[in-house]
Amino acid sequence: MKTSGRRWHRRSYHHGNLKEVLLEAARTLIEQHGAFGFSLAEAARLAGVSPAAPYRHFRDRDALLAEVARSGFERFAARLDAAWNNGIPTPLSAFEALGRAYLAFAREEPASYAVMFETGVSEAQGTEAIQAAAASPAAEKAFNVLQQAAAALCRQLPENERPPLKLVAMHIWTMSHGIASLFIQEGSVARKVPLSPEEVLESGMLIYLKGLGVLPEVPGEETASGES
Amino acid sequence: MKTSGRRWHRRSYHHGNLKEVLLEAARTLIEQHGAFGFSLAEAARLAGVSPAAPYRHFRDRDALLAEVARSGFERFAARLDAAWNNGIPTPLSAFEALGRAYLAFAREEPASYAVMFETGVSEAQGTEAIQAAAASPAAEKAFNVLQQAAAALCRQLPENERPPLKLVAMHIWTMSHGIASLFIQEGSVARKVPLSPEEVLESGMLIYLKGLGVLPEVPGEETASGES
DNA sequence: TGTACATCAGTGAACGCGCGTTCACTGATGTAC
DNA sequence: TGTACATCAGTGAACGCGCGTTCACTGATGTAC
Repeated sequence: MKTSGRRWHRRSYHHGNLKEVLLEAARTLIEQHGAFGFSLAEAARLAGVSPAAPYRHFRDRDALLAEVARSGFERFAARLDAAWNNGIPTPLSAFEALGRAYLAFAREEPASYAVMFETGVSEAQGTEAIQAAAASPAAEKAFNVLQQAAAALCRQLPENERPPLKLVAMHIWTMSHGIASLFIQEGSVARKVPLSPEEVLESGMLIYLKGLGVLPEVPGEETASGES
Repeated sequence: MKTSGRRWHRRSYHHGNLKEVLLEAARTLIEQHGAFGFSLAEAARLAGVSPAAPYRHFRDRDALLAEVARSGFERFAARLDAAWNNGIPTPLSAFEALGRAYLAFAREEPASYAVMFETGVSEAQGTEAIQAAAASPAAEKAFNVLQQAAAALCRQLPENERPPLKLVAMHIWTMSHGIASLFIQEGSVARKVPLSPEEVLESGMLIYLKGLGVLPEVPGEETASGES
């Protein structure tokens, strides 16, 4: 079983795509042992190579972690972008899809999400490389999608009522991140409130948008137009 | 200097209050090296005792970390409770104070906050003790303050328009936590948006409350009633 | 007030462990002729 | 098509290190008489 799994030398060289396999191993370990209970040696073991092998692909432990963050931001940005889809068909429906995509990423890649956003505490904790990843173009792109969405929503407002774009984008990000961060670690919070993260986010966003003055249709339209 | 600092044998015994000193040392180290770059040996060194000394006060490393979380929740709850002050003088002003207290705690005790809420990733990461702390009475009490505040705000709504209390409490918590979590680690986010966490939280909450239907006064009252 | 004893906080030396990283190496792959 | 060589991914043994934890101990404090 184990050996057959290692038999598919997918690519050209010895192991194949060790780099990707190591990143995947790191994510798995981080899910199990937390973002900093991760060890390079264990990742190598999980990938079925010697403890020295990772050094062919990453300068050191920190570089691997940084790549987990960087590549995570890339998939994150791509996913948010696809969900937003330029606000098609409508800004509102696209916005909902965006929120769901945000939570889906955090749920499906909790290890990536944790390394990307919960680096521990402050900056100067030796993981400068990760901090660099958080300032990478990919991270920028992800935030830009949120900002685009905020812009599209604000465009529905008369010009003199529009709050600063960045502020609205931050509100959106803040709420999404708060829910992702609190709910993804299944423990305490999920036990307190019998609601899915998606329900909390969507209801919160509806209230927020109503407060913003977006949301032309009256909430409760669905009950007004019939049950199914 | 160092020695004079160690001279004030505050209490009765040998060292004095080693337990508290160790917790403080742990918080300091966590601020510097991240929530899991913390080591029991280093904490002992910082407290000026032998590496075996901590075992007189904590079963093991994990127990110390759990106590950082537990005592953190206690101060957190006390602080939120004091700020909310039973909704006096008005629910709205008390609510603002509550939000500021939330952010103040995260800013002043980033290590505690990180251990309390950013335990890494999922539950089963060996830190069951910390997870237990998150379910402690103190943690419960903190959440209850938020729920009280949510209740007081909702009471201003006609009964048939009130969303579920727990949902509103979650929205509030979610936004506060999102901002605390994103802003407290000074790096990436603070650079993107030139706003203080307090400004983001307060503006976000105002929009949310407006959407809820609370907020009788029109926003912008301050500009209407003069400048100073 | 004084002595004998129990308690208990902190010592310091020691342990085994897994980690990050290095090194000279090996053997497969790709390339030039 | 075949040979010679450079490249490069992975090996395996070794290193020094700091950690968590244990142990028998010491010496100060509190308590009973």
